[in-house]
Amino acid sequence: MKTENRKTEIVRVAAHLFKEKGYSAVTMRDLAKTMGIKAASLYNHIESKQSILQDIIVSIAEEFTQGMSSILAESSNSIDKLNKIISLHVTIASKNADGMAALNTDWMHLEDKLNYYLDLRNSYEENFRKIIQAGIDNNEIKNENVEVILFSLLSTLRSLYLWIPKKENLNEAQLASSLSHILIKGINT
Amino acid sequence: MKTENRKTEIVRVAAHLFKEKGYSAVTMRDLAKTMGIKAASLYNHIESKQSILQDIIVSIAEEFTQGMSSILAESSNSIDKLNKIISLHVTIASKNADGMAALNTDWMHLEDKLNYYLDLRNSYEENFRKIIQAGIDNNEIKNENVEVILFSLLSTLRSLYLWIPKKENLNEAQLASSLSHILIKGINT
DNA sequence: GTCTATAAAAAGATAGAC
DNA sequence: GTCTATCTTTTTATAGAC
Repeated sequence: MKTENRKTEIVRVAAHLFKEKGYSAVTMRDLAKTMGIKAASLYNHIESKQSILQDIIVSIAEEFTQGMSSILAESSNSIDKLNKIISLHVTIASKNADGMAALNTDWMHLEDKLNYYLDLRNSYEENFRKIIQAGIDNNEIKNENVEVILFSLLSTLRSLYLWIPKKENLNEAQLASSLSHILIKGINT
Repeated sequence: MKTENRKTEIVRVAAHLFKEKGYSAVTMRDLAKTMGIKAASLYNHIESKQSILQDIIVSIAEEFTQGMSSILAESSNSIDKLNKIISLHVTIASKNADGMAALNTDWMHLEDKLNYYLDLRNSYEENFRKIIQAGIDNNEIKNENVEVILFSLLSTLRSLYLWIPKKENLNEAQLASSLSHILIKGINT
């Protein structure tokens, strides 16, 4: 469409506002004001507030799904797979911290696409869990509770969006490397 | 006051709703319906919607501040202190998962108490950072980037509220112990 | 593509009866 | 302590002029 660029801009600005206050607390007037136009004018480019949220969340969720798919297709060992998952999260959170915020904190406000998002998320977590379990089975990973390991890793990776924008002096490769050491090898001397 | 018990109940139910949809998306009518009364009746017990959020967040933030204070007062080594911080988070998240959700995701909707909350949070993080740095200085903790270690630990601990309610078969002591092993000693064999 | 005007619904909160 | 009724403001979204 002709208005695709303007629409992309609206979605990007909306994601930024959603990160600051959350989807429900951001009004179409807030968004319009930031864009420098009136609220009614937004509707020439987007269908609804809800459609903006869908655009943001679904595109990132699919990006994670595709990333996991690539990782699974490779024949590397479990620790290699975990390192690739860490890099995947660092890359996506670096590129789109605002969108990651919406995915993490506003997914429950999805309407039509809620079940689709939940399916993608459950699949992702299940694949992650299997990688950890395989690592335990072949003695690459300590025999701790799988759910606690999964929770611990995912919590850190899912929070990257909060933290990456504040630490711009660390590049993606350095951050992924540092995270890999800390998450996998621990912090104890 | 005579209505203190009813007020406590309202705050508790509100925290539960806030966890599901966030502060902004929960209406006074939603809250009233869950309580089995009309919205207007709520105002006989609470001052405003905002005062409910304040009650939830400030009490937990002060609990963390007090817990950190106790930990600092002890003369244990850095790893001991980290383990006590882990237990502190497990205890509070187990006791009040709903309130932890509000503290983590709705603090930005605080009005009068926003700066007070931010001061407590900054203090907490600064104390946490100093414990990690001291551990690095005396060779208890690996010489990795302090900010990445702090971020990684805090991300996991702050997300406990999402996860604890789903895993009721793990008691607090077991969870704290398992988390301690994973976060401090890593998962690599 | 943006505007003004406005519709229709939903929000937080209060007044006063019971 | 809860109700009905209502006020005031705010919200998403549409219609139609420019």
